[in-house]
Amino acid sequence: MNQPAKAPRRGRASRKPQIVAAAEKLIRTHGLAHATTKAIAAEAGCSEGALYVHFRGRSELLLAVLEESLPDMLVPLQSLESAVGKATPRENLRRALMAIFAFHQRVTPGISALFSEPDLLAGFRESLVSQNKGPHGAIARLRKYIAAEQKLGRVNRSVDAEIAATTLMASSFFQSFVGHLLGGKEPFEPFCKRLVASVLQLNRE
Amino acid sequence: MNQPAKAPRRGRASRKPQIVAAAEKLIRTHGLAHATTKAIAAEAGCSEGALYVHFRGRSELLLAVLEESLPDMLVPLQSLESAVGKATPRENLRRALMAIFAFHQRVTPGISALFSEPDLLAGFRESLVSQNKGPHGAIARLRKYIAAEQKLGRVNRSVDAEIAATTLMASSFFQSFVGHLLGGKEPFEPFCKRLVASVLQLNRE
Amino acid sequence: MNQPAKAPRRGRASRKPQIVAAAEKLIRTHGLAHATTKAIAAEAGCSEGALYVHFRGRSELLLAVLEESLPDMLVPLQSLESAVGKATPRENLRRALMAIFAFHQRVTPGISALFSEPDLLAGFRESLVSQNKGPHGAIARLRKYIAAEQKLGRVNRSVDAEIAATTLMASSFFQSFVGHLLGGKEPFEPFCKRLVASVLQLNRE
Amino acid sequence: MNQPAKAPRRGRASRKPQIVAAAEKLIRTHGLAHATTKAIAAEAGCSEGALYVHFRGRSELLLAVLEESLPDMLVPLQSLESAVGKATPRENLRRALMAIFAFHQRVTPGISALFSEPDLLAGFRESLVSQNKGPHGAIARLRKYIAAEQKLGRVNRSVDAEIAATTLMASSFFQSFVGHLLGGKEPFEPFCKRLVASVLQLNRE
DNA sequence: CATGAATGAGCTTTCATTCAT
DNA sequence: AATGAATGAAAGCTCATTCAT
Repeated sequence: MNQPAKAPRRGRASRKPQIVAAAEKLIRTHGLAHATTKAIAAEAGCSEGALYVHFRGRSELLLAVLEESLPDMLVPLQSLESAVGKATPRENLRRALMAIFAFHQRVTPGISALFSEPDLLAGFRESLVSQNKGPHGAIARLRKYIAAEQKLGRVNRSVDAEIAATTLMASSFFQSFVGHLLGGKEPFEPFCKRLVASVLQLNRE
Repeated sequence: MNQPAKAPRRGRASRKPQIVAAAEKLIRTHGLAHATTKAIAAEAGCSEGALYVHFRGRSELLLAVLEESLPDMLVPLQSLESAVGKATPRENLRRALMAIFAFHQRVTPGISALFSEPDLLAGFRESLVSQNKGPHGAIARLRKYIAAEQKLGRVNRSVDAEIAATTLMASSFFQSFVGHLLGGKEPFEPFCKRLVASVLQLNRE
Repeated sequence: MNQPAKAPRRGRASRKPQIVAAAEKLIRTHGLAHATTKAIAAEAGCSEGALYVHFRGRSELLLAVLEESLPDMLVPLQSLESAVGKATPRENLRRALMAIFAFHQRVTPGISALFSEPDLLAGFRESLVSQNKGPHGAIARLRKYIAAEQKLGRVNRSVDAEIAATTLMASSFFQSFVGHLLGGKEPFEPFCKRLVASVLQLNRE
Repeated sequence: MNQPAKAPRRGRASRKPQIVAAAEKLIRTHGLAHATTKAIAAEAGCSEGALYVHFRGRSELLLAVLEESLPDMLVPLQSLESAVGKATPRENLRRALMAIFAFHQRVTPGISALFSEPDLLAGFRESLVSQNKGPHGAIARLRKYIAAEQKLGRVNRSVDAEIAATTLMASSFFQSFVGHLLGGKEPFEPFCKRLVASVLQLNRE
């Protein structure tokens, strides 16, 4: 009944996932520029030619890697919707922001590296736009949550929800970027707490 | 009268400045990966070999380019110091933030691209650290300004100056990064105004 | 019948032998310094990249060439073993020495040139040592032959077999080296005869 | 009175000797291929351009270095002439051979390396021939010494002086070459003694 | 589907040499 | 005489991609 199917696959399983995983690992550990077809094939344990069975070329493969890591972002934010009115806004936003930061930590180097190859960047941009997967979605979710809590009176009505949401995202990304850039390993949690408090315009403890 | 002439200079005139300028332009317009020695030499109007007269190799040249663009950042923030108590905090911060954003717009692609070549990234990090030129300096300046205005009572004492300063920087960088990533050309000014207002915890107009 | 076919070989046929042959020819005819990757590829009728399919780099290729020419040396000396007691020591040694000289004539330029690149020299030395393939093996064979004939009384017992063997090798190499150096084309045969006679301490004819 | 003169030199002393010394050192320590104009200039403490003031090009400079080291060879052999009849032939030849070996030790790497660059080799050959400075001169001296001692009855008349002389030279060169090739550091003295004894057809001690 | 060989364009770098000062 | 800058050719090597098997 529930044959996986999709393609009438007979015989061996496809190596596509291994290849993508290998490329992802290389980008993360050695940088985009060193994620060459040769290195990817070696890491995946196959021949270079095998890459071209599954992808039209290096760009397509790399874009597949980047796109694959993006969907995860909205998942942890879905819980925000159902969290309206529960626990406290501080706690809810703190949790959300920690998830966002974890995501940023993971994707920052790969996405930043795209700036070295405008062609890849353009391809990535296109796939972001066509699938509506930029940061705006996440920001919108944060904004909606804050606005909802404002309606419930649990967040100060004078807060600019749009700005607050953007600020949260921006701060997470900035901390991640600077951390990767300078090699710092400071924990995000303390900063996160103070940031949420500030954004909600709570007086300092 | 006092001709500059550091040394009595023998031999030919140096093309170092042209080379650096050419590299900077290429990184900005075509991406780090396409800033090849060949392309740089062509853009500078000299032979490839000439690059190695002035730099030990491609990396050193590229790092020189990146470092050269950094000192400019703190310059526009120096006026903040003397602005304490004058005009309005809103206006002062808005101006500062516009300058920061202009800076971010310029350096974001180059610095982001470093993530594709960990060796370059490491070299850049080292020069940042050894010259104390990371974003922390700028954030500190913003924080000091806000704190000073708080002492004068012109900014709400309940504002967390540290978080506020970081938030401003982060938002500027994030807008710049996302702008470059998505190719958006939205003006920063309106966002900047709302952001400053929020950070200063002014009610919405 | 029994096709060699080590492995069921997939993909294209290998050009490794052509490449090695081309390199060998170039070293012999134009000198090690002119045996560039470009020249080797041209001589072999393939692209430069093809060299790197079979060798890690130029050094490895050149070492492979040099190593390949060495094993031949001991072959003609094997007949010495079975020649003990047959024909005459003079004739047996003359034959052996002519073979040694032919070998020296062939390898002298290539091995000598190694002194221009210490890295190559070190690599070659290592392969000589690890495979026990230096001149000592040949000298030992000569010494054993002479000693065996001494036991049979066919060679004067007062001859220092060790020195005699070394002297034969040394003279062959020296004649070869000087010949290549000065471009002389004198035949080795007459010298060879007188040398063997002397070494065996026969009075002059 | 004893102005060095030669050229009407005014002012600074010429750097030619320093340059030659620098090149010689580099050839000896790093190999001919690494004796580049840049390296020589650095070692000599002058600019690359300065080399071309004193030499027409790299080849001329390198040949000057090699030629400079050759005349030394015959010097220690001159004493052989006056040694006829004095001390013992064994001792006289031993001394001469030790001097020859010291010479070979010094020049072997440089001369051998010439085989990597046929042009240099040709130039060197020409200067050897035109100045009559090959190994034949030294061999002739040895031969004459042996022949003279034979006339005095101090060396067995049955010895082939020509072969004996060549054999001594060849053995010295061979030991030097193999030593450099294999990196061995065995002392030459013991071998030298046995060799001389053998050549003079003395029974083993 | 998968391979290993091969490719040709391109890379960074070094070379010996020349030239303006 | 000497310099430091510049050069053009060539070096060794790697790239993404194609192809025969």
